[in-house]
Amino acid sequence: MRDTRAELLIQAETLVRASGYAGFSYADLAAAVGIRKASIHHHFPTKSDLALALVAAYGERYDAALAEIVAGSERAPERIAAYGQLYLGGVEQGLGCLCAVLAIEGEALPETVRAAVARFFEAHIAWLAAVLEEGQAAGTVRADRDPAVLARLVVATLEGALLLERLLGGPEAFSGTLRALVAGLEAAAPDRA
Amino acid sequence: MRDTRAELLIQAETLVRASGYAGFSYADLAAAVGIRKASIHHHFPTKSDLALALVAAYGERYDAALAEIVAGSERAPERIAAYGQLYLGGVEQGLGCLCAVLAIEGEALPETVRAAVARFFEAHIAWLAAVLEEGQAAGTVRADRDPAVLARLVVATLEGALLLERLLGGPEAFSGTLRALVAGLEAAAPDRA
DNA sequence: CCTTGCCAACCATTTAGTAGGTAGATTTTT
DNA sequence: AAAAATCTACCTACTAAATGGTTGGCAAGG
Repeated sequence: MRDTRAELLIQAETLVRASGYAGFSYADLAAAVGIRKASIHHHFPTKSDLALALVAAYGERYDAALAEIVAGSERAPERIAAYGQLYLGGVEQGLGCLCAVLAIEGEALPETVRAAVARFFEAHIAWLAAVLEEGQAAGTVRADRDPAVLARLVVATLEGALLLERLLGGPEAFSGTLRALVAGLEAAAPDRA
Repeated sequence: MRDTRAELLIQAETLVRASGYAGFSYADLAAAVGIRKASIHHHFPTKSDLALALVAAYGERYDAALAEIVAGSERAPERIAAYGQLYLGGVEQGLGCLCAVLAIEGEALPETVRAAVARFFEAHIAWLAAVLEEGQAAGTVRADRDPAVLARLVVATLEGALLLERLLGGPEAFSGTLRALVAGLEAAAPDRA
């Protein structure tokens, strides 16, 4: 029933993550899905409707992944590492983070979309801050920094690493950055080479 | 003499950094500079010519800034902090890094532009790796990590923080991330709250 | 029978880019 | 030094293609 709509979301997400919001057109999307341009408007009247639905779906997928991480690991550093792994797929497929792509288009974006993107990042920061705070209490995360600051550092590093290594170094370089990031967060990091 | 051309570069850079490469048009640029659309083609025949010139000018400005940092500070952590400060202007003005904006548009970009952007990042990574290696030798930077990996971590974190805090937390949040980043690079970080 | 999903055909606007020309400076030739 | 040729920077006016979006209709299915 919702088959076409779902397919539209999938293909549109790929297009946006590959070329940006302004960089893809309804014509491109129609071609990708094998449907006529006018039919897209039936499902998503305007382009910002589509963008909004895209961010919502993306956010939900991440929410599910975060819940799985909490269920699947105990120690905070492990959880952060698992969180970082979520970005890896993008590097492998040569696709940016949907919300990073949208965020960077800033000015040109409908206000509602910008707000949704902001909420996406805020949710991640809040989740990470909670994980890190727990880790500090358990003694697995260095306790000399505000967990909220560390949470922002984590999101920034991973978003930046995706941006960078998608273009430059590929999955291996990304994984190297992720390892260094997690190592820097752990309590009592070894100091000798 | 080169006044118009320079003005075109300035305004075009602002437009791209605010809205992306696909997100601005020659019409926008013409309006910003106060010239007719056709006259832009006189200076930059195609849009990718313009993009290429943009990246070149941006890269040169950064090169100059990097040289100044080397001249103006001795210790590696200070140099990294000064490097991070270069990104701050973008957060304050609500503009992304030119090369991050271009990098994210990936697929949709002319190949020549993509290559120039890649070179931009590679140059920064190389510069940072050299600074960090020197710092390790001098004992100011933690020596348990490959300087090349740390260099990538630095660029990723700063690009990501610019992306994020331009949208979310503003200059203060960016500075917080920068402080945490530099602190994590320093040798013998204090472990107690 | 009327909603859902899709379509062809259309629309106004915008896109990057072109054609051709003009006014003023600079250079080259006489 | 005067005249001729060339160059620079800009213009108006245009084009073909693409943009997001609309209209009205048609077929299938509850």
